[in-house]
Amino acid sequence: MTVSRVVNDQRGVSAETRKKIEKAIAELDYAPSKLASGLVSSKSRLIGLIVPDVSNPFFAPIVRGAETAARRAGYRMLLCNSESDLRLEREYVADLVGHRVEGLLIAPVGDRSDAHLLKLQEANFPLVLLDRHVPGIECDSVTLDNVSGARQMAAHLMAVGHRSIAFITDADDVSTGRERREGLQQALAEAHIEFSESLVLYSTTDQLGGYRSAQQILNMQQRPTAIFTVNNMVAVGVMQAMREANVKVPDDIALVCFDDVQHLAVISPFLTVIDQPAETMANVATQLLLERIAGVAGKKRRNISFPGKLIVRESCGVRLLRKAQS
Amino acid sequence: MTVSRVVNDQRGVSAETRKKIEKAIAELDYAPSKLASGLVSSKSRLIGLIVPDVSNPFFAPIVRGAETAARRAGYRMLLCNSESDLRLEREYVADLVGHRVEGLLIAPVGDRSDAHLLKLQEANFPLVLLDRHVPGIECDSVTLDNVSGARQMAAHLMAVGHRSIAFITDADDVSTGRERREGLQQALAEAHIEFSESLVLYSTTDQLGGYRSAQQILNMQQRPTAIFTVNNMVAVGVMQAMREANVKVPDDIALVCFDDVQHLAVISPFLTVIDQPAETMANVATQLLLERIAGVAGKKRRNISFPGKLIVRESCGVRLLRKAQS
DNA sequence: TTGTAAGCGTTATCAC
DNA sequence: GTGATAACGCTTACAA
Repeated sequence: MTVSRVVNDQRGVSAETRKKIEKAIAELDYAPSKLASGLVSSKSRLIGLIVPDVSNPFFAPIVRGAETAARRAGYRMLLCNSESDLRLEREYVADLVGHRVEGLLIAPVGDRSDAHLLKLQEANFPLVLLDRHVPGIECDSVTLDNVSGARQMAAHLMAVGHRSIAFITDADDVSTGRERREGLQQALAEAHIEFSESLVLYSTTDQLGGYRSAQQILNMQQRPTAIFTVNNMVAVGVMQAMREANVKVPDDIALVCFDDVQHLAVISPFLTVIDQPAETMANVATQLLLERIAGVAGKKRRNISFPGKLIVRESCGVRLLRKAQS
Repeated sequence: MTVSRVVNDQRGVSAETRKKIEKAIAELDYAPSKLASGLVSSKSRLIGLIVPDVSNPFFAPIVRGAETAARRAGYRMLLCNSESDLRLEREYVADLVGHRVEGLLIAPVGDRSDAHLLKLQEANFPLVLLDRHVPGIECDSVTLDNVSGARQMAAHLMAVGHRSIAFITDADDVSTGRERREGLQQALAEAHIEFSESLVLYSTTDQLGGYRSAQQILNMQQRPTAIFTVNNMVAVGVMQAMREANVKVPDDIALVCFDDVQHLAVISPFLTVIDQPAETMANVATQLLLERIAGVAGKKRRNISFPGKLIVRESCGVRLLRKAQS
């Protein structure tokens, strides 16, 4: 018991005893078991983070931001890669609960994540949604203002002269995809350009999905003059297909997307993008979660939305326009 | 007790009782506590992973590879970002032990990580070194054959006509830096070119470090014709400095580095690099760790070394040479 | 200031 | 086939 007091820096131990105990601790390399202390206190000092893919340049900073914020608060992070697989995600959620994480930060696979998240919500389990909303799940969230981001981007494309814009996105059950498409449609409507459903391509949001979709676009009768992809890796896939088909970006077709990749931009300031403050978003989301865990958050759900930032570079074809004008 | 048997799929429970219990489990959303079971069994089903920076494009796939392998074996991963900070790393190690992780996978900050790793080793704690060796720590490891990788790269640079090669690396207490420098020196020696200590720049191995070192190089009386950096982010920093100084790569100076970034290469096949199979390395390292944990590994330490792969693109100036020759 | 007792939620062991 | 008992290593409450 006295050892416990020393370990937890509680008072009521004589300086002498404390010294003796500290010496023994050092000699024995004694490390108090968080399993045991967690068991009695119901505090594991663990939070869970589930993302579709850590190695994606958008999610990697998310992981970093979350881990840093958690550490500062004395929490460790259990990291899970859902691989955009609903079943895997469900297993992760169940297992994290088994490990008694005190809260969960999740960039869910999509709308159908509601099944497992609903249980948590009903149990009043501390939960924060990151990057994506899930209909029916009413909890704290940190996301991008996707509608306005996409609107901005689409408006830019049109300002540069594009009238026919293809959009490559998720199956329609991911909020980011839906919202970004909504932004595109709004911009189109404002410019009195008809929105054509045939220019929306649904695919997996990875490189392969972008690659395949690009091939479809290349085979279209009426080829669009610009491609707008829902995220970075899809754009990479598009780029790959274009290169193979010897179609030049932006000379032959423009390409823009969501998510900036900083180091990429330094090597080659090429892609015109909507940049998301990923690390900051994760930081904030973790703060929200920690407040929920601490019970200082109140009943109301908090939905924080960050503005996206349009970064104009080469791939949208703005240079071509300028050249043509001069 | 009977519940425990059902949960753990043990026999000795009648079909009827089993059904009843399963029903109750479903109704109550009962999830057995791994804290409690871990306490009694001394198996937390947790492993720790410490890397300098998850968001670095070399380490992100490492995290992914390790997490995937761990999950397949029924383990969860506690992820820690040491930020190349020795003190932080020490805290992480201590804390992970407190959480009773069953093993630790670590890309250590450097040689001075020996202090905290030695304790683990003495306690016979399952430990696998990733990417970097630590003198005095005799445990399983998975690394790149840095000497031969760097030798290959340097040989290539010389084949392309470079005689004066600057090398930007860590402070001399990180094995990767030392080994890569050794490779460079070997290649130089083979080509009977004198190695000049003044062309080795020590810096932090991040973008800022590369940026600053590049500025130093630009100010040299005798400017080298090529820069070889110890990793990707340093190269990015160099690129940034060059761009600002309006020095063209590779026309005015060549630039090569360790670590490929796949998606970057698709957008812009520019950097000549030594590619490391990061995800595979992490996968293998995790296997080694799991074997140690399972106690099926034997006494002998296993040091697995992967060959690096030279990928020749633009930044080394090979095209310039060809053009000059034709 | 120190120490004793009980209990956190599991599982190993043994009794029924 | 089922359940009682003890123990894992801590902390809370209380006693000395």
